[in-house]
Amino acid sequence: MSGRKQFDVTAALDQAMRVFWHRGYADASLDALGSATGLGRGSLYGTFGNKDALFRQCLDRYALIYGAQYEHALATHPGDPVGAVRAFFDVVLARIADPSVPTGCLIAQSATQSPTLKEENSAKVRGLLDAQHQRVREALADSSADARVLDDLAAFVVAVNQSLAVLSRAGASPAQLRAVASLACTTVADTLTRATTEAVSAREHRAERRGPGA
Amino acid sequence: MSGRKQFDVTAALDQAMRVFWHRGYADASLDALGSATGLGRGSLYGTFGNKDALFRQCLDRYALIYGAQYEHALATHPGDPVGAVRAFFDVVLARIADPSVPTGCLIAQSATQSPTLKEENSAKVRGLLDAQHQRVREALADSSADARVLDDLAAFVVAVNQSLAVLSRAGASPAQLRAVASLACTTVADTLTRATTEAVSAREHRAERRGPGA
DNA sequence: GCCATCTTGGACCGATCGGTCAAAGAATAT
DNA sequence: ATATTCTTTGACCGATCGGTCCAAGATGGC
Repeated sequence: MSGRKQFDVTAALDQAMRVFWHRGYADASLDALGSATGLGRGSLYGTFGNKDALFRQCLDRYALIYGAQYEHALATHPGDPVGAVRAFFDVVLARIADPSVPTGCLIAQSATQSPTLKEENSAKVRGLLDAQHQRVREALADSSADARVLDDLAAFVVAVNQSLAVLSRAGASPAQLRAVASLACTTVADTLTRATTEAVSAREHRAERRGPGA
Repeated sequence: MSGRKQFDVTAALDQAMRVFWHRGYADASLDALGSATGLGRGSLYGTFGNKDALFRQCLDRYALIYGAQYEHALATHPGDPVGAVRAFFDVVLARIADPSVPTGCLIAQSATQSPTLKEENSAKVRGLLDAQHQRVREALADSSADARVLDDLAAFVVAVNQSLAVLSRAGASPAQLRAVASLACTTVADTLTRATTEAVSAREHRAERRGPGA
């Protein structure tokens, strides 16, 4: 009984996203997706396509929502990479503590199952992780450290973020997760200051060899 | 046609373990487990019980094999916590680079799916993560830092270990994983020296207040 | 008012899921 | 030699999987 759509597409997408998020791709049955969204198979297929297409759209929506949150957190501390990273971790810690949403992270969930996903889907997961890396990398961009060091640091931050998702799924306490994130922040701070002083001393070393006052 | 078992039980368990490891609990069908082990359903059920019981025995076997490797790596650097942690990460990096075994980590895989597992199984996953934490914690035990700091550091090392598993599943390069592990090692080193000097200065401070030569 | 278009819910499909069972054969005990 | 116990194979079970299809109903264009 219809003619025009009877439901909010993005709201349905949000619900489907949570199902994939909570159960993983394999365990997310069409029945579960249907009852979570309140939609029958006809509406589901007519709107989103098949299960894979729906999954991909859920990944996109997830990246849209939480990517924006990450981006905002990183941007609120211009010129302060450590503060930016701390705010970054605060986003994921807050989400994990939020009972209205599944624990963990849809990207981590999907990355873990990546080898069993269709290539198209695992490629998208890879792309989202790359985007995450890029985000963090840019927040570290104005540091005076080597590009290599900043790349590694960004990868490290992304990795710890994933680890928080995994451990929270296993029931780790918020205090434990906070401790892990906090240590990761000190890693960023120490590595950055170390790389900076090294760069400075190297500059000074070159200046000395060229002679003072140049 | 039999009377006595026609196969090596632990060899079959190894194969089943790899199936759970590669596909995850939900995606590991009895057909896949059967063809991987070369066993029919009768042998599978007669030897291991149902899918859950087999899964639990695979978790145990995984913990036995790689727990021993972790333990050995940590033990080869007595009195050198940082070296121990570096050896610890070398174990997981070597395993990830080993093509004869699935990428990632069965514990990380299972932890991610923990909320959808039967309580008995997710409890075992939690226990194995605790055991891992305990292992690392003991390798850090003889440091002069606060127990709280060492607890947090151990949790941090376990977390980074999990993150390596997740990222490797998503296709991260060995170089990237090595960089992440390396940064985590510096965190352990820095945190340990910082905590030690702090403890020393606090001791000295107390000594000063009591007066010199006490 | 009528027709074309679209949406919806549910019946239905073959395939696969985890699990059970019985027939048949091989080893052991007596 | 016979009986008992055990293992293995493969057929089989009901349930559920992802996916398709269609009748019924609602909408918008004309």
